[in-house]
Amino acid sequence: MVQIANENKTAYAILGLLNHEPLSGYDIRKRIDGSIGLFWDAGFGQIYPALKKLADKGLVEGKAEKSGGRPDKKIYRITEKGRKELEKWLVEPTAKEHVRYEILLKLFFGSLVDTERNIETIKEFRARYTGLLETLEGYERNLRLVLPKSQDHLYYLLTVRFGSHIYRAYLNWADEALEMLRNKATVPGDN
Amino acid sequence: MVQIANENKTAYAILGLLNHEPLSGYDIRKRIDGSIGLFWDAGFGQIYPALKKLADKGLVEGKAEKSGGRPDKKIYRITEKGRKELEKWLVEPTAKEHVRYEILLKLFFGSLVDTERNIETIKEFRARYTGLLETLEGYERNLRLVLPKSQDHLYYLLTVRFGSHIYRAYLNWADEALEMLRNKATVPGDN
DNA sequence: GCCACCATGTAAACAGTTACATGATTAG
DNA sequence: CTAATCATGTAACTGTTTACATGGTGGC
Repeated sequence: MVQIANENKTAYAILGLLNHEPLSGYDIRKRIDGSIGLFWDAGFGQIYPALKKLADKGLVEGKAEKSGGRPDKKIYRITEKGRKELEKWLVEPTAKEHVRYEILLKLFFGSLVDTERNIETIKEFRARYTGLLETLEGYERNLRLVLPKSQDHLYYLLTVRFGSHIYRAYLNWADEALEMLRNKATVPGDN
Repeated sequence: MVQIANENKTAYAILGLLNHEPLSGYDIRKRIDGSIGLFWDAGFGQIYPALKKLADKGLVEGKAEKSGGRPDKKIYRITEKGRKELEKWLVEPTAKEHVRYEILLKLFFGSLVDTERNIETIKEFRARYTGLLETLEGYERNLRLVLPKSQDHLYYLLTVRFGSHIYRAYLNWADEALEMLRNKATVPGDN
């Protein structure tokens, strides 16, 4: 056996962002927040060590940049070797989806708590995604405005549309679930 | 500061399953596969150590059971203390959803590869969830049959309905995405 | 004066996956 | 005879989160 390849997907996410433009670790966090964070989040505790490793492997290069007043930035740019590595990963087979919904875990055991409590839990979920969907739709409107001028954003739009579909499904499920629980609550002789 | 509570959610998942019926580690894996695995998966490497820890804390009790021929089973049952702990967790605030979609990560950087390759990736995704949705709908039909007799399964149904909504959203997104990429591919002067 | 934001990083703890070890039974 | 399933567990590794450490700038 040669080596069980170090398949750090978050490192590829960073590599992909750097392929578009040079960024500091701090900038990367902000970019993630406004784009891939929807389906692939990462904190500073992952980003800084990942950048260091990528630099060690020669996939990115970091340059310290003095900026009067503000703390110095370390701007990273992708290397030719990094681009090759990124392209190699992009055509490799894709891992299955990983999801973790604590709300469903609690709801699955919902018979142990008050129906009212479960209804509240779903209402909160519903409220949160109502707001998130609005934010997403703002992104989408902006993207559609620039799309005819540059098709660069087509793949970004694809992922935003994914979010839109999913969030709507969340809201539809929540409405349905609330109705099911309310009907249950009104059945006489029921706890 | 007293102690940053050990909030192992997977342990609560196990506790919840044991609250319904005594199970061995192996049985737990199977139960997860057919119920909460949809939104909270766990392998043997998590289950066995978790059971040990739960037993150390007195939240579950394990009893070895001889079974002629087959390997001995260790059946765990929840204790009163465990039930209390489970109920405590159920009313605590719920953590946000965690998702990881490698397919979207790759698609986000999709301009770096052939449009055809991206179309293939989405088609595979689509095919997988077409099958998974059918399986889920089988579960749902069975659940609806027993529901009028016992409302026990209402919360199970709630989580299955969640899966149904989400998987349908996946398929709708996939169809839309495929159309977007095919339209793009036919635009002249486009790569 | 205080809080938010800019900016980088390390260390410890926790969570999760994969591989290994062992071995019997049953269905094809 | 071979593969799948039954059954439990450990060890090593990878990935992620959270806390800590440090310190300047700008707005209210």
